[in-house]
Amino acid sequence: MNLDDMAARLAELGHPTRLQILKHLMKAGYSGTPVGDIQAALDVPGSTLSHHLSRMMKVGLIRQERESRTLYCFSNYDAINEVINYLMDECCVNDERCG
Amino acid sequence: MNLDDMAARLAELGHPTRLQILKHLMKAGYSGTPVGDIQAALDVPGSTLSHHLSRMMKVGLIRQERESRTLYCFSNYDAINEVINYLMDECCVNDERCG
DNA sequence: AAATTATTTCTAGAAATATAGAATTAACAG
DNA sequence: CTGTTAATTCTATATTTCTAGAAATAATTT
Repeated sequence: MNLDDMAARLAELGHPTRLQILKHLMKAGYSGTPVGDIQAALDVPGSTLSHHLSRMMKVGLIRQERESRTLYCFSNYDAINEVINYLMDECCVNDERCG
Repeated sequence: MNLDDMAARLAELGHPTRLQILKHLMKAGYSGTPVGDIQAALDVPGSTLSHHLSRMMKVGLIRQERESRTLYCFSNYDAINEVINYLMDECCVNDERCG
């Protein structure tokens, strides 16, 4: 995963509503959360929510699964771990002061 | 640290040039890097770089220390750890399926 | 087939961000 | 005080993103 893709993911995390969405889905874990429940929890217009979800989908931060009329959302733990690892790896590799 | 501040930090990380800056500073560790060296490494106009650095400063992602004419930049490890911890904590707390 | 529920796409205006040249400030050297 | 190096601020333009109402689609129920 390259720098541009990482930046894209971080940019999507960098919006209050989307960060709230992610936290909600992180807490929900593998049970997931219907779009409608997210909307109720965050009190945001459907069209706005849909816009944010679509952006998060595009960079792989979340995943969706339809079950009849209800669309369940899940946070993508792998994607989030990739971001975290990317931030931390190579820490201090060019620092002569560090062992 | 609240959600809006976290989102602000993540948004600053979510730009290719700024993410590159951060990676550069992460690698440099406690030795830091002069603004001019960053500019040379990333090949970006001074005014553009300055704009990005100022944004990163504002949310506490980096720190600067002047030494005569040279301005050294450092990544703020605490700030980055706060972001990482924020993303991970409360994971699955509402998931009945998880122990 | 009509109605209902769940969600998305379309649309458009407002706001924020990105970019980089030119002018400016800061710190020092001669 | 003039010149030089290091970096920022000013300015303007281009681009992207945000927001939410209205219209449309999807899946189901009656």
